[in-house]
Amino acid sequence: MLKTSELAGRIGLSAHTIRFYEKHGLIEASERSESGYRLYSAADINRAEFFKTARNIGFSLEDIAQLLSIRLDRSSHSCQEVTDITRNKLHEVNRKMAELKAMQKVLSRLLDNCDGGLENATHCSILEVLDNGGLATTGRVN
Amino acid sequence: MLKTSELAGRIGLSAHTIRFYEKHGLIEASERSESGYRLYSAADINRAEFFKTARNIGFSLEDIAQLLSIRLDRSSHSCQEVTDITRNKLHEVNRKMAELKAMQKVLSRLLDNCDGGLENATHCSILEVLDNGGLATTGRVN
DNA sequence: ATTGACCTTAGAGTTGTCTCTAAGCTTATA
DNA sequence: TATAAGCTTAGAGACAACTCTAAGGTCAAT
Repeated sequence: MLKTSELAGRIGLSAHTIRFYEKHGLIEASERSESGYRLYSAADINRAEFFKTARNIGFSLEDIAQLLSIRLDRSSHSCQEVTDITRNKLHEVNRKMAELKAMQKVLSRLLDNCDGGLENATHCSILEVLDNGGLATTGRVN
Repeated sequence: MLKTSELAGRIGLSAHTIRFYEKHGLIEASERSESGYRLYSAADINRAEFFKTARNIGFSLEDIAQLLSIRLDRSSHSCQEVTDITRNKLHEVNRKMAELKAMQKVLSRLLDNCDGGLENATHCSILEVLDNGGLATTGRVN
């Protein structure tokens, strides 16, 4: 049986954060000491580690809540439910990647066209682009 | 001279949002009508459009605030200040991209190894990976 | 017995970017 | 003139995922 900050140390979170996750149903202490301290059993620790792994991968707390409830009773959930959550997450990641790639492209283009010297910004090409509504050369930004 | 929602329509934001940006110093109405309505001059509109372009590229409101203040008095700022902001943004984007790429990799790997069928999740390989602390095959997640 | 580290709770604050509400004034149209 | 649409303000609420605070109880060591 671990206490809160022992569990915290073990899985690399602060005690505060553990309690925060508990409030959201993600981590649980199945027992309390007489004085009310949380006590984490081996099963609780496994659950917390499952949580941690999922969080490291990048699942949202809501996703993890679902995964945890499936894990709690695997036989009454389908494998598909798990892949759906995973696939949705992947789509979200892909969407964000596309956004970031577009930003990356524009930003590097802006930097390419600008010397960035110490002279004053009267003729700064980046400001000019921004003033003119975006990059004109190879298609507009947005 | 445009009124708030005219400007809003012109640059594709709601009137609410225009006022929100004003509160943060990003968009300005240099005049008011007798009854207190905001009136946007050509210069205000240019500023708002500059703002919009920068926002579309992905700059944060704080970045844009800096860019706007440089734009306001180009001659007392260096071109380098502008490239610094841009370069920092690019680095941030690159960092996020790397994170997302890692997530993408893990998520697709999880999906590859799981059939996602309608049978129950007792032997779901994704849950197993999560229970075992991550993908073991080609190096751990995180 | 005292110190200091740890535990408890409810709840507020943070960050960034909006989004909306309430309560009231103005303007344009029918 | 009545009505609707649009404007004003200050301030609250939303979202995710923490992060911290206050005010106090507990435990181990000295």
